[in-house]
Amino acid sequence: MAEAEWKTCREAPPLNAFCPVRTTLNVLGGKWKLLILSYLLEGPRRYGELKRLVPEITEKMLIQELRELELDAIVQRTVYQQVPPKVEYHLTEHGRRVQPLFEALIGWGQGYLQREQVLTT
Amino acid sequence: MAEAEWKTCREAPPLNAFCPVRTTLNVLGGKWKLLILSYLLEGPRRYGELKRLVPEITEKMLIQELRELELDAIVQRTVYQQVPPKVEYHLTEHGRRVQPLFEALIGWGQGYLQREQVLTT
DNA sequence: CGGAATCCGATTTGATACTG
DNA sequence: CAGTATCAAATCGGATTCCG
Repeated sequence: MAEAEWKTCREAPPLNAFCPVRTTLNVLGGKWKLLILSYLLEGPRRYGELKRLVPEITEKMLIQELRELELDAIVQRTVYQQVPPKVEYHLTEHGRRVQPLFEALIGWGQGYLQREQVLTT
Repeated sequence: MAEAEWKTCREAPPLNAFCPVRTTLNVLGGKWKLLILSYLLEGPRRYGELKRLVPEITEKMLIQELRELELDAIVQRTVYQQVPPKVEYHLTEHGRRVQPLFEALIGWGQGYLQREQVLTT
């Protein structure tokens, strides 16, 4: 597919194999993935740290989302062979590239929150 | 809560009422919401148009997600009293403000797709 | 045309207990 | 500490039927 095509591809499936919007949503759209990534952007985190930082998510979902992010080459898992065990998750290059997306996301949330303040006051 | 606090709030619940990341994910994080919004950003769409543009989603989920976006003041529903009926969905001001978020989202997807090309070639 | 209502099976998510 | 295993609950999808 030529570059000009997938750059603007908005077709419905199955013609959307290279639609950037659907691609991003497929990779980052998991229920907890962006929230997990928001913490990994601040630096590498251990499994227990993430569990504490995102208490809404269960252990099962946390490990499941981390595994999927690993398969999609967004995060990398590092095991330190020691007792007690230590495992760290850190972003790959593609993971770090979500930074601008997050800045836009945070900007939108701030604007929305300010409206909420006005409405509920 | 002072502005400086919620701007950077990364606390775990229940201290995160004003976390911009969690706010955005709560409002826009529905399974199909961002995909629906990506089409509404191009202009108002009728119910049937959205159904055709996003064939992955069932009628039930489409109407459900649209209702939630309406409750969160992201989209507005306009009924034209005529036969046959015509209903249009268009973005509110807060809905239109997701544009920068989408540009970042599309940019990330393009970068990720290029890597995929390299890997699968 | 643009929905609403219902039933039902499949998938996803969650709670709890347990392990190397 | 960093997960697994198991079972229950919630959500989602698909089909069908009906309505203004």
